[in-house]
Amino acid sequence: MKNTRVLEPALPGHLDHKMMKLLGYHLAQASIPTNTAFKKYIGTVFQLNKVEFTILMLVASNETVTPKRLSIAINVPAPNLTIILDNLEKRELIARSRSETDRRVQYVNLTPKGLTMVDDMNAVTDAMEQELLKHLTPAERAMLFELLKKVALHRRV
Amino acid sequence: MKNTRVLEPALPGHLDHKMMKLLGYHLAQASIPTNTAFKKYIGTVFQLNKVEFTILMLVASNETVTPKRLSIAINVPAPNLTIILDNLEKRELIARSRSETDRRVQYVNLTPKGLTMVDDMNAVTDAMEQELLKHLTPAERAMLFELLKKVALHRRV
DNA sequence: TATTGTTATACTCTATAACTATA
DNA sequence: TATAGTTATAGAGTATAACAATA
Repeated sequence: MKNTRVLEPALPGHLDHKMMKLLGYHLAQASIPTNTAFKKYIGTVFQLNKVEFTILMLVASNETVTPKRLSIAINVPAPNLTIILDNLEKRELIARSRSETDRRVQYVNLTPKGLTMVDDMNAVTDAMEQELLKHLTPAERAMLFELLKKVALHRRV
Repeated sequence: MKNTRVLEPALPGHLDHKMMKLLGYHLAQASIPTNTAFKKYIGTVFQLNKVEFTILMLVASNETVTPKRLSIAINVPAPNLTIILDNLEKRELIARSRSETDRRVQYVNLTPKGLTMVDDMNAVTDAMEQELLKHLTPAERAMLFELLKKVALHRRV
C-alpha cells in the first residue's frame, strides 16, 4: 500500500506512520509555515520575534498586564521576561510602572510608539492569516481555532 | 462585555481580542501542554529533545531516510542536522551509511538499540496523547489532525 | 555547475539558582 | 514566610557562510 511512501519534496514535511498519531508532531508541522509567514509579515518588518510580538498584542488588548501574568500566559520564565521587557522598554514600545497598592507589582503598558506599531501590525495580520488559511473554509478555520483552544485550555499552568 | 477580561490564573494562557484571531498564537498556546507532556513522557525518560525524537520515529517509519530529506521534512538546517545525527550516532541509536549509487548521499537507519528505544517510546505515546486529548471526542481529534495537516501541507518547502 | 553533507562560528533562546524589595 | 521582579550565568537551540566530495 502506502507502506513505501517516503519523504517527498512534493510533500515536504509529511511522513508516514507513527508520527501521524501525535499531536505534537502536527503542531510542529503546522508551525513551519506559520513561523515562515510570521517572519515575512511581522518579524523582519518590525524587528520582533514571536514572543515580543505576542507581548505587545496582549498588552494592547488587556487592561491590566503584569510581568507575572504574562509569564504564566505565554509560559516564559520570569527572568527571561525581565530581559525581553527591558529591550521593549529600551525601544520605547512599552513602559513599566509600579502599582500604588502593592509596590512589588508592575504594570506594563504601550507607549504611543508601541501603539502605533501594534496598529501597523494589525494592518498586515489579515494578509498573513489569509496566506496561511486560504485552503480552509471559514467553518474549518473556526473549528481549528476552537479545537486548538480546547487543547490549550487544559494545561495546569 | 468581555472587554475587561484580563490574564487570569484560572485560564493561564488565554487572553482576549486580537491574538485570538491568529493561528500562530493558538498553535503556540496548544504547544505549551504538548511540550510539557513530551518532556514528562519522552524527553526526560529517554533523554531526547523533540527533534531527536521525531528523527528516530521518522527513521523507524520510513524506508529511505537521508539527512537531506530529513532536513526538508522537519525544517532543520543541514548543518544542525549533521550535529544531531552525530550525537544520535554516538549514542548508537542510528547508523549512517553511504549510498552505493551516489556517494554523496547518506542513508540513516536505526540500530537495534535505536529500535528498542522506539518500541519503548511507542509504548508510552498513547498515554501521552490521552492526557493531551482527553477533553476531545474521537471525532474532534480526527478533525484537529486533519485541519493541522491541511495547514502544514501548504508550505513551499 | 549543482547537490549532499560537513566544519566553523556566531547568535538567540531557554532554564535555573540566588538575590532584592515588598507584603 | 510568601510573592513579584531582577541579576547572573550556563546550556541548548538556531542560522549562515565557506568548504570538500561527488555528480
